[in-house]
Amino acid sequence: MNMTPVTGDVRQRILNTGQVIIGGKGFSAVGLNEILKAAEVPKGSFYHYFSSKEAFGEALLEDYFSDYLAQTEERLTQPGASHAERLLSYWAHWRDTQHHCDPSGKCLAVKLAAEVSDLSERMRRVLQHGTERIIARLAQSIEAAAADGSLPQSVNIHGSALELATTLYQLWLGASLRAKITRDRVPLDAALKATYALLNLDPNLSLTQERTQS
Amino acid sequence: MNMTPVTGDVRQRILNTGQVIIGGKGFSAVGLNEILKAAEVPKGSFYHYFSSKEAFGEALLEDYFSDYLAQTEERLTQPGASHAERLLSYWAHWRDTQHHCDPSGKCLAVKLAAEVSDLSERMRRVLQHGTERIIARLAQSIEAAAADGSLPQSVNIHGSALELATTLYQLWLGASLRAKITRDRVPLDAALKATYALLNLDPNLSLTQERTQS
DNA sequence: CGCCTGATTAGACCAGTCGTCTATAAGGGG
DNA sequence: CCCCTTATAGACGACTGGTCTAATCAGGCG
Repeated sequence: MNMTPVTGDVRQRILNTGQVIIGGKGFSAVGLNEILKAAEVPKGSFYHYFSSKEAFGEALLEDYFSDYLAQTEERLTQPGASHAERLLSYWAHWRDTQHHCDPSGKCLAVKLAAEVSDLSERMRRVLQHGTERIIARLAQSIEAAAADGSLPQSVNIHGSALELATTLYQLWLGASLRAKITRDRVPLDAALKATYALLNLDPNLSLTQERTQS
Repeated sequence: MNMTPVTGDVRQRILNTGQVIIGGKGFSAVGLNEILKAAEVPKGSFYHYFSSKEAFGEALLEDYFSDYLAQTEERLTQPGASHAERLLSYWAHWRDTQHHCDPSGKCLAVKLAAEVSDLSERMRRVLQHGTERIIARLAQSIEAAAADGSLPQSVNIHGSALELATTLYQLWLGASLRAKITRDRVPLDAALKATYALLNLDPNLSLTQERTQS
């Protein structure tokens, strides 16, 4: 009766391998054949699950953001830490996952935004919605951090939490983009430092190194 | 005897039309045919001027950064303004040129960085060198602005001018990337505001609107 | 004028693109 | 047992991709 688990098996495998390959080479540069061969899925099946390459791209982005948001939610609610600490843990994790070249850890938003937003209106909208939700989630934590006192009150002078979250997210987007160019972590370290500055935090507040809760 | 102007005529035309088209659609998504037809250059000629599409991409980026740096140099040395004003004029100009969809005003660094840096090591290096030069030029102006007193002295607390320039450039890179997603100027306005904050400047210091020198 | 040399172009080439289409296989329900 | 929907399988079409060889052209010199 519930048919999605059955179809979802193959469909999800296409999405997963597609995410790795497209996350590495981009959208236009990758052909369906390459993905399908890697996923060991015949071509005929592809068009059973997706009506076109563009529709597949949409599903890919939706799937990606869905996972990413769940993962972020978990990180921003980990127990035994203040909201500010959780936020810093989020960005420290971003830095640690983006600087080395883990193929499956690539951020699709960074990789595909520029290429895809001029190519497909539908994919652009998925990107827009996804990034908006991430920023909104960050803003929520920023507000909570201001409320629980783990952020200096002077932060709110700069504007609303949503604005601050927007700025910080874009800062990290740009840092990740430049890290792709330089292939080192310098851009991300600069972003982390700027994050401390924009949040009016003491730069030596530790947590620059990611750590599990003790 | 000087043959480059003759060959350069066709070569440059390929580069110019290529910049517009690739700046709009990306690198992999555009075929040589499209560029050459638009430039009214026969296909066979292409490989007389460029040894491959990748080599063309390199030349394209070099040409772009060369123009961009010259334009930036001019803006950062315009007479009758303090160094801080010139810097703010630079970013205000960035905002004004990126938010609307002028096809030839597209920033190739934003458009191509993610796509190309994993695709071609040679193109990646051109991007790296180009962005490094821009950042270095910005750092030079930041230092000058600190020296002539048009920036608050408190700015230097955050670190060296090069670090600050790196952060600001990446901030704008990310803002432009997100502006491609949202198709409005909100991300760029946020970046301008954050720029004021990172430079410890009064947000109401005018110059948020671009203006010609009076 | 005739020839030669190098710059320029025309178009063939094949691998690869997305997407379509027919044919087969699997899995229940009646 | 048949039927019907869902899913798999991959050949095929029309087309475009980047690349390269072979022909053309321009023009200076003998």
